Amino acid sequence: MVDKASKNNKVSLSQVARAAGVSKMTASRVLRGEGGYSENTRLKVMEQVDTLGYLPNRLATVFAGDQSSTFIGVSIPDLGNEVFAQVLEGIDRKLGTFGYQSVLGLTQHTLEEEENWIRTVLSWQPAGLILTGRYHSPRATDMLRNAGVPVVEIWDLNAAPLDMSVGINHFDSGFDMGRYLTSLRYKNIGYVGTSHDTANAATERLNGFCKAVEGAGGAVVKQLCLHDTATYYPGFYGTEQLLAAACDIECIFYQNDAMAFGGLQYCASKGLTVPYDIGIAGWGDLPIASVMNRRLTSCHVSHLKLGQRAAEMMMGRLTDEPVPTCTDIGFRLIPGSTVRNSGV
Amino acid sequence: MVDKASKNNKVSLSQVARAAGVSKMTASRVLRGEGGYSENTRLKVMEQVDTLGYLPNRLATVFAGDQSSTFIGVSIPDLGNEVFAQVLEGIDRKLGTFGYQSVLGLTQHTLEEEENWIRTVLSWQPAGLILTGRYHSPRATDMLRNAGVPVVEIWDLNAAPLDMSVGINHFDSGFDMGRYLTSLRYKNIGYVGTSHDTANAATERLNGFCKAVEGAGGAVVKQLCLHDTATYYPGFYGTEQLLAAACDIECIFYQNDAMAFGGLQYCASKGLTVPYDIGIAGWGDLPIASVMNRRLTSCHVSHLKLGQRAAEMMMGRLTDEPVPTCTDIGFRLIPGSTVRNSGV
DNA sequence: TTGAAAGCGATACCAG
DNA sequence: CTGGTATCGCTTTCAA
Repeated sequence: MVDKASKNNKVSLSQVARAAGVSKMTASRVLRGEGGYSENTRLKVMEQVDTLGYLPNRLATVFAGDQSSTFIGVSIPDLGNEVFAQVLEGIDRKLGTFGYQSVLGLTQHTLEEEENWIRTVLSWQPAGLILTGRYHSPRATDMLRNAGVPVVEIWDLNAAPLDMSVGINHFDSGFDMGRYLTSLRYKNIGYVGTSHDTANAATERLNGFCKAVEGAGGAVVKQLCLHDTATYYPGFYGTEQLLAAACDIECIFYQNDAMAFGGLQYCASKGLTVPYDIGIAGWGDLPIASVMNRRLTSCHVSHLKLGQRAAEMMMGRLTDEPVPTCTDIGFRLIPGSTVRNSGV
Repeated sequence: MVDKASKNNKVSLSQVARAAGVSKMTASRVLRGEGGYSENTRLKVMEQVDTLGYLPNRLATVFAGDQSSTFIGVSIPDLGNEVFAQVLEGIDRKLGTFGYQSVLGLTQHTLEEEENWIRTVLSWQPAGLILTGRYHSPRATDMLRNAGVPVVEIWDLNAAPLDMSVGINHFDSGFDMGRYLTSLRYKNIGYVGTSHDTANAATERLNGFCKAVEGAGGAVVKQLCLHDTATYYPGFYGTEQLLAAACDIECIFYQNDAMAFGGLQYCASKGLTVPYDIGIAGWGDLPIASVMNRRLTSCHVSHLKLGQRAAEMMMGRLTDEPVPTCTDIGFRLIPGSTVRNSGV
């Protein structure tokens, strides 16, 4: 009872070994099923494991050997956005099947938060890192390079990733939407989104969108970037603000489906008929779309699959399989019925 | 270059110390700002920390001392359910302000997954655990007791928690909804939810609901428990199944808002007018409700706050502050307009 | 103000 | 088949 293993009251391997009347090493071998012991010995050890309720201390294992931990640091901007929750779900489920765990970091869309989190999480010797976005602070980039662990950058496809990248080309997806809307002869188009300190995927979508619209002779007459979260209600009041500021708008492109849905509800509340009075287009294709009587014009991305793929690439790298540097998950424009159709 | 610290190429404290011309101990003291060194020494050490890009190995710190890690294991059933994503967001954000990290575990609503995850995560010497739900496998319970780390059970309020508990009384919230609906003279009521192997909060809500309805002379004529996820589309087709099986149903209570919203859309698609032809009630009060033109009858819970509170209780315990064993976050019935009003 | 030595819990390596 | 010893990176303790 009064043993040297007193600092924390946890049962250690040597206690198990002593109780079983064998050496630490023998107990260790049994625990790892590495072979090289008699059945009788195995029984004695396992019996003590049970009675003492021994749980291995993996910290010590990592610390001792050159094997790495089963932690994967995962940075996500925020979980209020369903899209990222799905990505995380894909990541964690897949990692779980390999016996790995996500160490979460919610960076709130700031590079500074990300940098601090990277510093901390690296100090825990993770096996790898999965980061949302391709932009990192210079110091973060330094740390990532020096850390010598695999890094998967997700969400934005990054042609020149730190290590590996999986996602979609957001510029292109915005561009396609711009081209689609202008093909329906929309000229005066508005945008409602949120603003962040740093460049991000939504910004790239907007850039691609503007380029397509302007290239087709249309105009993004008003861009509203709210200082708020990209969810339903900001979509609602953002639409109000946008329409108050520019009443000749024929169609609105939103940062995501949640905001678009808020816009849809605003229009309904004001008696504006979609798509006759105004067109509405979102992005991301949320699950809620599956039950709507009217299909929201949007852009589909397999968020869950994106997360799973990121985890697979990470695990592939960790097991020395050949892994592609870049994986494009792809997107699919959903014409929907919240913009006028080509026949009109 | 060819140094003993070769196993992994990471820079160690002793390398920093040697480069700075001091002993490990002195460098360690500087790094921790513990005092007991000259300004000159501090400068020399910090300079080497910068040039070498030293990152401390916290694994070794935890391992060496009796201080614990900054990991908090957090088990969540699934993130497809927005409600849990919000809870997790509350937890992780709050933990982050204290310099702690969540180690995630998605248990998919099974006790077996939870048990395996608990075993793994405990082996990483977390500072504490936050678990969703009050039910755990016997072995999980054993491990939790022996681990000697704080445990917060969330979601279900647990009057006799393993350690601490924060959540709401789901039975009561179901009961209140049952009483509310029967007070509107609904008699034949249906339920649509999903089934799980183990008892959970949704089951308790249903139990409370049935008790209230039956106590008021009504009847839960049909309970549909789908083998599916508790999201929009199962709410949609579940409603179809329910109404096909029991056409005299006047009102449906759903496991959550997402399913209720799916039901709402099903009714709309069939030309059923809510609440005249049928009443619809959800649970959880999702953000999407904030923009709906019609308020969904539901039950509001501050999911984010629940998560934050769980993290605060954990941190309180870790800093030896007095912490209440149980915290009831409370709920609020939302009458809404998807059931007939008392005047009708 | 500084440093040397012991030790945390496990594994690798080498002897028996 | 089994066990001793060194070791990982850091902190605690004790001495100088």
